[in-house]
Amino acid sequence: MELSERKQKILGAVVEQYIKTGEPVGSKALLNALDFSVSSATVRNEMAELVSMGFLEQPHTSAGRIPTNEGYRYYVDHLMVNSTIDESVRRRIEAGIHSAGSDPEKLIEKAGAVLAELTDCAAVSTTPSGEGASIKRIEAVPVGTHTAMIVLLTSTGVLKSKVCRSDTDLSASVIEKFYNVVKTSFIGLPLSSVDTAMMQSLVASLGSDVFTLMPLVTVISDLAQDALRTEIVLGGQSNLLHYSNYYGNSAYELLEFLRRGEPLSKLLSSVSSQDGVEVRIGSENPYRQLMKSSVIVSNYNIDGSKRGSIGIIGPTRIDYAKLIPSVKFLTNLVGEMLTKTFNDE
Amino acid sequence: MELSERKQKILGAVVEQYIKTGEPVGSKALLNALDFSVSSATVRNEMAELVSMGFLEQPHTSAGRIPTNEGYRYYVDHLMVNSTIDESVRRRIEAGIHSAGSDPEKLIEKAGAVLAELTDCAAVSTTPSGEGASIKRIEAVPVGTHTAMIVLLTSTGVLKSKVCRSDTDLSASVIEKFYNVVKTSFIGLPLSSVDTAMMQSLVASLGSDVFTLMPLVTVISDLAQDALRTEIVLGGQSNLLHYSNYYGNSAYELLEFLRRGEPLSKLLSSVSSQDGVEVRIGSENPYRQLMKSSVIVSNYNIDGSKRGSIGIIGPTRIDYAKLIPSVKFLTNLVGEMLTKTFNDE
DNA sequence: GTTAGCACTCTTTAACGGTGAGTGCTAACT
DNA sequence: AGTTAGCACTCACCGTTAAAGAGTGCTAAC
Repeated sequence: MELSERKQKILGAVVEQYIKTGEPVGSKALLNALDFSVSSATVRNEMAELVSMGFLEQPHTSAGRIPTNEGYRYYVDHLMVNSTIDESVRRRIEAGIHSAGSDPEKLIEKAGAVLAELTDCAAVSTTPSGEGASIKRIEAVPVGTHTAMIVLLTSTGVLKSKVCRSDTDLSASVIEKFYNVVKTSFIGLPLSSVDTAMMQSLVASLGSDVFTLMPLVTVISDLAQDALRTEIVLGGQSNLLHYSNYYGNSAYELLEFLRRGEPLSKLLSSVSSQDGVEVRIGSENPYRQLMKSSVIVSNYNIDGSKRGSIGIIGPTRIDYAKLIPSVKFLTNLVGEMLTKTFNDE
Repeated sequence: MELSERKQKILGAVVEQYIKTGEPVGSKALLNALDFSVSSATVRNEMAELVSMGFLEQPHTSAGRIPTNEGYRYYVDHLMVNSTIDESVRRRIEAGIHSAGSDPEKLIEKAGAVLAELTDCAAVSTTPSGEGASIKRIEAVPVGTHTAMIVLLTSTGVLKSKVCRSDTDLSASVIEKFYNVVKTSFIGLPLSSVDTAMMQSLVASLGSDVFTLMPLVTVISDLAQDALRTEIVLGGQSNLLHYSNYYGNSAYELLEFLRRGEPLSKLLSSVSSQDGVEVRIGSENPYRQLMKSSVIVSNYNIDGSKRGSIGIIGPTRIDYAKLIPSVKFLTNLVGEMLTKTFNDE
């Protein structure tokens, strides 16, 4: 859809004005914001056309215009100029990220918290996917005579642990056998190959030790699955209450939707693996609960390949021009940090 | 303050009615709920006295009555009969708790989630305090040439870990020295004695190894502090939005208050160490944000001594008679589960 | 001490009219 | 053909008013 230059300027001004004030914007109010001078009648004519093209709408006959989802979309794709990231914002992000320490999951959580606070939106992130990671180390830490804690460390620096209970005494000789099995069958193995087929062939090879070792080995499989799974981390949900006059009483539904997490997970994983930031506006999101919300999300890469995403969720009248660069900056930084941890041997 | 039997019945009926409907209750509506028959005028007279005594109040002159905080207090202390816990409720709690596995922190989180869902309130819990726990085991898991993951296991089954970075090579001999120090100075030590004084005297005794071992040993101290600290776990905050016509737009403030956590921590730790359930109604809580909320909280014991608390937060017109037994039942069950994990060696 | 009766208070709801912002349209202008 | 001034029109918003209804406090009789 082609738009004349003047229509573009008008659409852009309406979007920006509406983002700023939250009020429908009328033809007169626009005149100030425009850098060329025409009469309000001209603007009205143009706006009427923008309405019939589907970029603007009127809440009711005699009100100003507000952007439709398509209006925002056009704005984001063609009109918006990304504002450069504020020095103070940059510092806050950096300070927040660096204070998180080196645990990848903690880092992601912290990143979300910073982003939420900064943008006054809810933040969603996924922990680094274990895809492509392999098992680096497994330890069995005896806790009692019948219990041991199995600790699994992946090549990506993620640590998972679980207590395991056995019917037989976990004597030193059992532990030794366990370590043998671990050394020959697990160390160095990609997480994704610890599947049922692999486990079954392992059982076959264990011989008579199967009964004593099985509980321990099963836990390894659990942990591998666990490390493979990416988790959804939420932050700043209550920020959305700031827009409660926008969300009305559907705020609860939205928060519940976020809390449930599974649909969100799909949403995030469908983000294209491209480098840029992805913006989903209102009904572009395939979930009823997000109809009035926009999602700004970006992937973070570790060693150059996509490993997870971080994004924010807010009302559709979010400040795209300001927030997109923030999300971008943050994900880049997180990627750098994680890459550093990875390669830091 | 003494109340005639009739006043008690009337107060009780008002509280229960108001809890059920959320509407101010008038004299006529009460007649049905009372098991003796008098006229509405008599009830009115009694209610007027209850107002002047401070147990009831009127939102405005010609409305029904609603209980004051003191009214709820009298109800909880003298009038309420705890309803027996529902069979289906019991099953849901048990199912939820048992599905949590044996990690104490996970268990607490799950318990909170179940309670929140069941009561339609927000849940707050504290993880088991490390007070009185000692260091059971410490492992150093090399991750790279300059990094190792230190894992600390307490006598209470809590596992904490942290990655530690050293300037010098973490060769096998360094690790061996580390284990020696651990064995002689840390294993069996109560968490609370790993303080700065202890660390200083340790540094003195390390001699020339101090530079290689110090980073590792410092992490142990961090982990001990970490294990000692109790954490606040929240759940079901968004449930509070169900009462948004009750909370109005102070809902955000309330949620933020919960999210911050520190004040909550004080609140919970001030729960008497007695066995029962503690109820704090409205302004009995020393925080402005909780003025319109009630807290029902109970401690859980491990091996007979108080280790943490679990509770719920909701509007003051919460169903005390039904929820108090639920909280009680849940905390007892959690205590049992944790005690079992503890003693299960 | 209890109750019937009644006037009174105060909220809620709907209806009403005025105001103002903003529009769409038409006719004149460049 | 595009632009603009002018104007009638629409509709949310606001304050007022009126009626309805719920519930009360009080008084006087039981």
